[in-house]
Amino acid sequence: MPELSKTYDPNAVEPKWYAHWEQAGYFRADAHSPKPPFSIVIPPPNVTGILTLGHVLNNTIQDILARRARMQGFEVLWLPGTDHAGVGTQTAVEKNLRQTENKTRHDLGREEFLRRVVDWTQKHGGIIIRQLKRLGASCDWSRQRYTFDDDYVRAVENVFVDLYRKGLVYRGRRMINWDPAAQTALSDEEVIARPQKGKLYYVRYEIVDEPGRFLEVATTRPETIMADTGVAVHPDDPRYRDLIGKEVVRPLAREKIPIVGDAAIDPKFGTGVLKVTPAHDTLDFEIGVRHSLPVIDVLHPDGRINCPAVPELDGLDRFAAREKSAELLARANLLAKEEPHENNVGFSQRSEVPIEPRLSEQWFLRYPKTQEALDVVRDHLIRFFPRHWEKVYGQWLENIQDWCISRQIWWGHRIPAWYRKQRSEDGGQKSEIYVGIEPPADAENWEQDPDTLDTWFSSWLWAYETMDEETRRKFYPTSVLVTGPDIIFFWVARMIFAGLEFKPGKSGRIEDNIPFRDVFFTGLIRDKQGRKMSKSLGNSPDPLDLIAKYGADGLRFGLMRIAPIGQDIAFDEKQIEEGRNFATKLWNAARFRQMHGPSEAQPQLDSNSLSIYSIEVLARFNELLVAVEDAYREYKFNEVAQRLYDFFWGDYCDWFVEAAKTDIFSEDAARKKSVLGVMDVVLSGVLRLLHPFMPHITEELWAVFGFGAETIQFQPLPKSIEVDPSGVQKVREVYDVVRAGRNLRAESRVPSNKKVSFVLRPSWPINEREVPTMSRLLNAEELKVDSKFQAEAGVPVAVTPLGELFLIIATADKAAERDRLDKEIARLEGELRTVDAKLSNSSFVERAPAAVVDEHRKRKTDFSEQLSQLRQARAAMD
RNA sequence: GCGCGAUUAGCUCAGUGGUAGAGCGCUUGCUUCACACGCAAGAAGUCGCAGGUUCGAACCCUGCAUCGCGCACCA
Repeated sequence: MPELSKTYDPNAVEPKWYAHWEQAGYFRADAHSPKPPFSIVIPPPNVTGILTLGHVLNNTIQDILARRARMQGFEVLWLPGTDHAGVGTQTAVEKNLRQTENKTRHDLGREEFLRRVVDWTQKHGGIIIRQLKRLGASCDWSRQRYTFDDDYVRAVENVFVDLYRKGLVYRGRRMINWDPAAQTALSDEEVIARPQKGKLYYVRYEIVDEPGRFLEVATTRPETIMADTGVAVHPDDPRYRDLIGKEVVRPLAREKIPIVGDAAIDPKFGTGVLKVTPAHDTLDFEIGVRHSLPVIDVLHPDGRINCPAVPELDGLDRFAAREKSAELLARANLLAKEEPHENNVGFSQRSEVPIEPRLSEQWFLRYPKTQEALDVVRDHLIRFFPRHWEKVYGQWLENIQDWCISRQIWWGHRIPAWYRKQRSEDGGQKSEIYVGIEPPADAENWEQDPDTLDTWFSSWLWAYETMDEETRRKFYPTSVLVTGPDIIFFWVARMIFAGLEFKPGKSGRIEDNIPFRDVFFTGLIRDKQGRKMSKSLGNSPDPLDLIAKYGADGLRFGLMRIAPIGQDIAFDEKQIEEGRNFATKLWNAARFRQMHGPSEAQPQLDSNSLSIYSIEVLARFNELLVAVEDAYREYKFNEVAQRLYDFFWGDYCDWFVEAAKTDIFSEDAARKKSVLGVMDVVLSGVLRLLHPFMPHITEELWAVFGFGAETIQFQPLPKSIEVDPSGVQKVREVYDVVRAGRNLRAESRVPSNKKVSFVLRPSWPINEREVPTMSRLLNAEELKVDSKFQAEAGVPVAVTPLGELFLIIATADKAAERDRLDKEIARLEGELRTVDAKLSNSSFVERAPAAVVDEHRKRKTDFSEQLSQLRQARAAMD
């Protein structure tokens, strides 16, 4: 058996084992296995992404579930892969192009640009995969997929065509969210509202029939006045009712425009008059439709003003134009006033610029199976953890709008639609459309749609398009999805639609076609100040640095111990340090065991020869197993980690091992053998319980100890060990004596390195056999048991379950001891009063559960007894 | 405006009706033959506020406050 080195070096141990596992093929999923299936698909990270703490959290959880399932005898598929991340990747390449060659994608042309993107993904792709491996992720890498794999691309196109034929995908001219920076349409979900401090401009529109009379209009966007094609008031507003049907003069690009009455107007906002700009506002567009107002677009796609009629504004950026138009209006005496105003502005999630509502021709999806999607979650065919996300999901579904799926970017799945080339000038939107995987037969007369599909339009198939037929039969629906709540709409909900609509399961039944049975939503990792992790703040530590410092196991364990279900996590490196410390503790405890001889490969226990300490630690171990099992059932990983930590560090190391040293160092070979056997049983069990959290160190120690088979990965989880519970109470009494004695020592200011003597005056006969252990735990020179002991006044004393414990020191400080006793007596008197009050409350005695009442009675007896003993000791001092 | 979550020790958080807990930090003492990434002891909390239910509330109910998130509105 190899000697363990004095310190644990994760950086040497971890990569070694990972390479071994991969090479041995332990992570491969067998679709023909007779074992029951357990499957997870990874939320695919961006192909060019790098590992963040969010990934660490998310993938550690998946790895824990996968590894535990393997130990429970499941055939496990953890299916990895990456996402092409349309807008993100294209933006990165464009930025690089600008910096290195000072070119735009248009300079290169579509074909060349796409070649560059592929180069980029090949150069930067795979980094995150290597990082996941360093973390210990037990994915089946032989099945690694990419949303741009040929067959995956084909599947996405097929789905588009299929939905088009069903009439669910359609092309339409509608208001969409336009990102002027990325120059593409976005879905509603990609727009985030942010409060912005701005101004409300009160602009005067002159009434045509009544020169000199003006209507005041409050607007935040004077730069779009040129696109006004009407003004609107509430039809019942007495101030303006008489004006409906008349006209006003648009103050910029002067024209006559009508005054209309529309119930959507809030008379209380501003002046109660709205300028109607159908091209640049959703509500205005609707009003425009109701009143047949024309649409005038005054914005270029990049956000600059497009209005040659007003040369001062034409070509200006929209924000500069806002200032400028206010200036123009003021100069013409058409600006009544400006007020500071805060409103919510929609920002593009990706490019961080305000979006423009814009009328545009795009592809849309009418979501399929929305009612079923609601039902499967409401009826818990799919279970959400934590549950409260069900409500968020339900709310979204009830207000669901069609999904704008086309993007004006090049990097993505090209939309499989063709338009017949226009020969004549009749042009317009009425051109003929062909939708299909293959180009139309007379391809030369057709042009393919230049747009690509929203990345999520490929991700929504991820749960099953990553699997072939045979894999799907075994592993679909997947067991659990682990993801962040920030993509509940983007991804989780849409995967549910896809599963229900395309029915990839082995039968047509709903339960065979949902994409997953459980969804576990992780929390978000924030920094110590509670801020989101972000590149710009520089508050996001590099997980690889953390791994280098603390080991992958330390990082995993440290993070899991502080990740409560459904709560955001305030990250603090200290917590990772604790994870590392725990790994070291495990290592040293193992080293200690190893110093006393080889372990049995299959440790056996002789239940007749167990010491009471062994019984106690085994009883605690049994409690641990139950607690861990319960916590897993609810996905409470922090609780599993905490329980393992408490048991191992506290119950096992601090108490059991210290107590066991009496037997380990004794001459009695049988007792030594018995206690070492218990250590082996507990260590082997703890290693297996910890393996999902700390795969590397547990595998290393498993090998060192030579427990069972070659790898720990497929070992069954430990089972509880039956023990005679009577030993447990005895040990708790012994430990209480020890705690009391240690406390006496410290209170009496005896330095830790000084040996002292104790005398125990037992309340009843005690088992002499436990004296050496008590003495050891007290770090005592001697522990005498003397039922006739008469203490001198002033000798420090504590009342314990086994009797009075005296601390024998040369010169006891009488005054200090008197104070100490007084304080202790006062404390006990308080406790006793509380218990007494309860027990004299007849309602309590009659209505509380019997066990609770009994507990109070027992405490009363104990307190009274302790009090009388302490009072005696105190009296002896006067 | 609607909904969701949070509020417990200096910090980060456990704690679903019966004696307020852990880790870190802090104080004190220790290089005691596995571990100083350690051992032992200790101080520290009106459980956000106000009502209510109950024999009994950190926990259940109602309202309020503060912080965060989502949705809607946003001229």
